[in-house]
Amino acid sequence: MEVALAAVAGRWTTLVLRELMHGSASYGELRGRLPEISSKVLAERLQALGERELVARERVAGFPVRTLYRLTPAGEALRPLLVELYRTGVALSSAP
Amino acid sequence: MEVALAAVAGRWTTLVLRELMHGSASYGELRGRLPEISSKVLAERLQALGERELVARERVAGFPVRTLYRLTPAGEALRPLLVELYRTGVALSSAP
DNA sequence: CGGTATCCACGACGATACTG
DNA sequence: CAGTATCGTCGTGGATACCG
Repeated sequence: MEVALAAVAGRWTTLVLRELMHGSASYGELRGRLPEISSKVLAERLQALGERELVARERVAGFPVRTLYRLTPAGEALRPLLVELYRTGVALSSAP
Repeated sequence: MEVALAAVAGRWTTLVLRELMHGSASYGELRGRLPEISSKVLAERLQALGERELVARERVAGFPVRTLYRLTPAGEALRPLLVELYRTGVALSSAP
């Protein structure tokens, strides 16, 4: 449980993962969809997710240069957990 | 998602909940089963879970006095999430 | 565009000691 | 037994500025 919790813990982590569940996205796209996250924290999250091999990076040449982030198969394995987090969050919010 | 994450976040929280999933337990029993947690942190966790109404307290008169903690229905609603956390943790640990 | 580098503030955790 | 009180440390997140 600690392993899974560590994978999704930290502010913004679940939201970043949620965006990537929709498909690959660039750094700038992620910033656009999560306007409140600072560049530092977004970079930290992407790096942490990269080190755990939950997210992969792909540099796209051209001008301007873009960097696409997408989920790895291990990252996809988190989908049911995120769904359950959402489901449980709704249940807790509506019950009280 | 943030709501559900907040409910289970924090060191020891999932382990405390896991113990209570087995059934009600007293403060001392919890300390016995989680020897590394400090009295302060255990008290904090139980108080936080109590405030969210995920756990209920019951004082049992007699000598010595005992205090039983048990999950509320809202706390029981977390069970599938803990199961999913465990399942995902195993998946992440065995994949790499 | 896609990041790093610094610095600061805050809260969580933990050890220890004490109480009703 | 079941906590509360106090204190120190450290990690995290955020603001700001800067770079290839």
